[in-house]
Amino acid sequence: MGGTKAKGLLGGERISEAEYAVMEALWARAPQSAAEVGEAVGGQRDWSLATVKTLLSRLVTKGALATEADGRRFLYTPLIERSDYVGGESRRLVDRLFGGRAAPLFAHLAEAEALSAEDIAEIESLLQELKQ
Amino acid sequence: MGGTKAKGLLGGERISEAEYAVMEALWARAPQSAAEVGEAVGGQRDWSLATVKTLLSRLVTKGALATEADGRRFLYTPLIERSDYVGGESRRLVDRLFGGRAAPLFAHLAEAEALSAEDIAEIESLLQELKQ
DNA sequence: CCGATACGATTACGGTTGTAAACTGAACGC
DNA sequence: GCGTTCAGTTTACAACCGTAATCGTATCGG
Repeated sequence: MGGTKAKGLLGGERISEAEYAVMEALWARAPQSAAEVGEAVGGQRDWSLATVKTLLSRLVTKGALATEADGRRFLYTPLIERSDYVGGESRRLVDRLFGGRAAPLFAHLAEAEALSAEDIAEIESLLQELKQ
Repeated sequence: MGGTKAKGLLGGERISEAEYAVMEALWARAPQSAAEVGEAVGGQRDWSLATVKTLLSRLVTKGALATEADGRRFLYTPLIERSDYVGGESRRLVDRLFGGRAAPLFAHLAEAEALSAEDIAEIESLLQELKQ
């Protein structure tokens, strides 16, 4: 296989949407304690701390987070990179809905006016790079 | 009320992945009977006809399919457009993972080498159109 | 007419998800 | 020392999902 260092997520384990919110907090800053994560996601979702703890545990079980003891509590750190997760999800969507090709997705976004002028400029310069 | 023509999917109902496979069959050709849909998806998934029927029923309940009696059986027709579904899912992904901006998604796909030369050419020409 | 079929509807059942309360053990204050 | 507090662990529980078997009934072949 690739040999390039295994990256978390044992088996076909997937990260659910609620779990993803927790990962976001930890990708933004790590390590963090459960309470800190609760603080961090508090703005977006209205969860009790118990809920956050459940999600953290599940993520540890899934191999998405590592724990490091800090006195009587744990500090959590992501074991998978945000870019890996994001890349995987993107690929899944492209595969499922667009036959694996990115162009139709792009066309869709364009058609739905989901592209700002800024996006267009940015993509254009990316294209330039790719062509070299 | 809105008046702007409701388009299927009552409430926040979402189409699951298995259900989506059924929708695909019906987007490809409609209307179709349960048996026909079973035939159609048979290639991809190894489902029993019972499973297909369950999925069809759930989709009807969710307001994603309409039924039309044909003798003693039903013919199913999509109530939501594929492009609406696809657009919605794409938007959800872009919102969730890329802060609503398409450029980072594009950058990701590019970086992950998910773009073929063909894709690039296609996107380039789309960009040209957009710019005028 | 009557049994074999073909359909949709009902029921099933284990797994995951969202959401959280209850439990348990360690540490800290007094 | 001893109760309070705080942290993680266990248990809960309904909804949704994947996957299907079973049930009830209308129809078709003979």
